[in-house]
This record gives sequence, structure tokens and C-alpha cells, in this order.
Amino acid sequence: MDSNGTRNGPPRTSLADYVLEVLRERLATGVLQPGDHLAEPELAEDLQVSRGPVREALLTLQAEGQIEIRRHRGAFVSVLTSDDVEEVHTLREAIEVLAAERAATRLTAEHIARFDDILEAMKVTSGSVQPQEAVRLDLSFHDVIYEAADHLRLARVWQSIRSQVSFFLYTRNVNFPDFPTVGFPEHKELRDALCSGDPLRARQATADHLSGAYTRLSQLDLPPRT
Amino acid sequence: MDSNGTRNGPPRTSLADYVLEVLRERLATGVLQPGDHLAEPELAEDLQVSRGPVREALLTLQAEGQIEIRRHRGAFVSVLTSDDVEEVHTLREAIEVLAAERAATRLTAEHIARFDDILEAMKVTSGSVQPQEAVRLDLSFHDVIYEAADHLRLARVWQSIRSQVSFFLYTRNVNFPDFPTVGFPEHKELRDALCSGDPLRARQATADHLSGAYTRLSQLDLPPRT
DNA sequence: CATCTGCAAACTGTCAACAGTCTGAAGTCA
DNA sequence: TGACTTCAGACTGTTGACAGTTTGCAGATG
Repeated sequence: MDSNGTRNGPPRTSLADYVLEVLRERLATGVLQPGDHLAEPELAEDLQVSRGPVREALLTLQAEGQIEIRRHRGAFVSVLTSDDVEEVHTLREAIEVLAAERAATRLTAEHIARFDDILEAMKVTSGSVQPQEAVRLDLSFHDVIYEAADHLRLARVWQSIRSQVSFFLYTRNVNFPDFPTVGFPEHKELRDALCSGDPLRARQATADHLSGAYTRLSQLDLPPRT
Repeated sequence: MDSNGTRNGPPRTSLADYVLEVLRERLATGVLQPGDHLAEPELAEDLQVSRGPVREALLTLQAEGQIEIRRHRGAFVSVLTSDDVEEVHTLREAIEVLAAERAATRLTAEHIARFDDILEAMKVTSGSVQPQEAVRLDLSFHDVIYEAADHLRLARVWQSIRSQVSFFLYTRNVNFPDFPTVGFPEHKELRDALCSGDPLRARQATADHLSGAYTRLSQLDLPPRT
């Protein structure tokens, strides 16, 4: 929650990073909803910093596409339409297939151990797990793939759509109560493909995994359009 | 060159956007070299604005990975290693193949006309063209693909690596004097594949086009490593 | 001559204040 | 009653100033 200590004395990290961290947390947990208005003075007062660092954090989030800044109107949490669902999915498939291909030949024992830890947690919690926790495990699994891919720019793109993917996964879990049972086997198969060391198999498995998730999600017309 | 007029009176675009535009131009044309230090007061004096907008522009460039900001040390133009060449290429292939696939079924007559205008310019200037102008035409061609793809997030990723691609293209052109002759036929074929309306053919043509450019570039060990 | 210490200049991180712009509501008129 | 105008409030874009940190050089010391 507080990576810097208690915010006394000289901060080890810049205040802008602190604000950014708080806002990322609020976006991922749903405290901030799409369409919400982010007023600089309000945030500054809330976090006990001046408007400068707040502006910097907002700029970074805009570059990632998580918020939109309109001139003289302020920052708004991006509203996700059905077109956005498609954009995020297609972009994710494009980059994650590449990440998997690279990870297949770069996996270390430590990465595999992390896979297995997450899979174990998925297996154990099957049947009785909250949607939010399932999302956390799911994303953690894919984080490991990007880490193993050892590709800075790829990781940056993933970071920029990660919280939006989180939002979609959460929506899916809430609407498809079978989520605790499908998570484990799907990721287990993905793990095996990655560990096989065969880049093409890893690509294919990732494509299958993601298209499955997308078809489930696109069935419900919950996300508003344009 | 100056999208706002002459910078008098109220700017139609924000000053931060103006600074960003100037810096992008300087990065793409090589006025700013990798490793160069960007001092805020100096830039502010140079562009006749205060440090605020300069900081905002630097923040955006950092989010795109074009510069690195080190605490209390300032901003430095990213140094591109051979690993970076590979990263940029693999990421570009991943997203541009998707862009081409989408563009194939979304091309309008206006897009095709733009393709043909650029191709005409490539053909006419064959034999006597400066490396810099060849790069400009090349990038313009691919800009149209991303525009036709109608995918905001894809366009954003492209924007984030565009000036780095520009740098690589320029390096290639300087070292391979045959660049005026290969540009036209390669892009002509790409145009035909896109206009065929066949997504798979567009994908394949794009992959071929990019891998050709990469193999040429990776032959020279000019970019420093680590 | 080499190494260490101390200082000064420059720069970054942060803050408070000013001016211009947009929004929404109160007030006016047909 | 309904639509248009006006105005006050709030917020953003921008600026200039202050404090802390880093760097590089000059001088002292072995």
C-alpha cells in the first residue's frame, strides 16, 4: 500500500510516482469507474501534494490510454465501448502471441516455479473464490509470460492495457459463474505449451486461450457502445 | 512545419503539444542524437515557453520510451542497442501485421489514392533522392496503413516506436546506397496485397516486407550493444 | 604527483499564484 | 411557460520562484 514508508522526510521515490501508484490502484480495483472526472485540485488535496505531481501522473496515464484529457475540461477515466473491447483483445493477442513465442525459449526454472505456484492457487481455490481474486491470479500468470519474454517494449504495451483487461476479466467473471472451474485447466495447458520449448506451439496455445476468453466476453452486450 | 500559425496570440493547441511536436521532429531528423541531454531550462528558453509545458512533453516522450528520465539528472535520448533494434522490429511486425489485416477490409478510395500518391513520389525520385526524404515517404506509406486499420490503440503503439523506426531506416539508407531502387517495388507489392481485400495475403505481404528490411539492417553492426 | 575534501554552479522536483476557458444556473424577455 | 442571455464559480494551462540534489572543479593534503 505504501512503498515509501509513511511519507515523512525526503521521499525515496518522486511524488509523481506516488500519485501514479495510487491512481493505478484505484483504477484496477474499480474505485474509479469509467467516465469519472479526475479534478486536479481535489486529488492534490486528497493526497497532500500540489497540482504539479498530480498533473504528471495524469499525463502518464493518458499516454497509456487509461484516461482522456480534454483541453480545459480535465481528465476522465476512459469509457470502454464494445469497440474498445475488440481493440484491446486484438492488440493483446498480437503482442501476447509474440511474448509467448519468446518466453518458450527463455523460460527459467524460476519462471516455471511461479507458473506452478499460481496454478496451485487456482486449483485450490476452485469452487470458492471471489471474482476479484480470480482476476488477480489470471493477470499474475500472464505477467510471468511477459517477464520471461524479456522484451521491454512489449512489457510496456502490456502494462498500458493491463488494467483494461482486468476490467474485462472482472466483468466476465461476474457474468459467467463458471469462472473458477475454467481458469485452472486453461492455464495448465498454456503452461505445458510454454514449457515444451516449442515457440510455435506456445503461439498457438496462447491464441487459442485468448480467443476463448474473447468469445465468452463478446457474447454479453454489457459494455455500452459509442 | 508549424501547425499553429506563428505562435502569436492564444495558441489553438496547448504549448505542451507544441513542444512535443518540435521534439518529435528533432528526434526523427537526427538533430537530437542518442545519449544527448535535454535540459529543461535550455529547452524552455529556446522555445520561449516556461518549464511546465517542457516537462509535460518530456513525460510523454518517456512514456513512449524515446527518452529516459533519471531522478535529479534530467532527460536523455534513449541509446539504441542492437537489442533495441530487435525489440522494435519484432514489436513492429506484431502490430503491423494486424494493422494490415484490418486495413485490407477497410480501405477506402481515399486511402488507395494516398498510397498511389506516395508510390508515384517514390517512383519519380528513384535514383536521385536524399536518404531523409526516402525515410519520410516510407513512413508516410505505413502511416496510411495504420490510419486505414481504424484501431486507436494500435496507432498509439505505432506512434511510440515511429521515430525509432525512422532512425533505423535512416541508418539503413545511409549504409545501403541502393535504397532508392528497392523502395518503390516493395511498397508497390504491399499496396497490391492490401487492395486485394484478402486479410491473409495482406498479413503475409507485410511480414515479408518487414523481415526483408530487418535482415538488411541487422547485417551492419553499427548500433552499439548494451 | 595522486588523492581527498569542500564548494559553487546548474539543474530537477515541488509549490503557490495568475489568467483564460468552460459549465451550469439564475435571471430576463417574448 | 419556454428559450435565450448573462454571470458566477470552478477548473485547467501556464508561469515564476524556492529548496534539495547532483556534478565537476579548485584547492588542500598525504
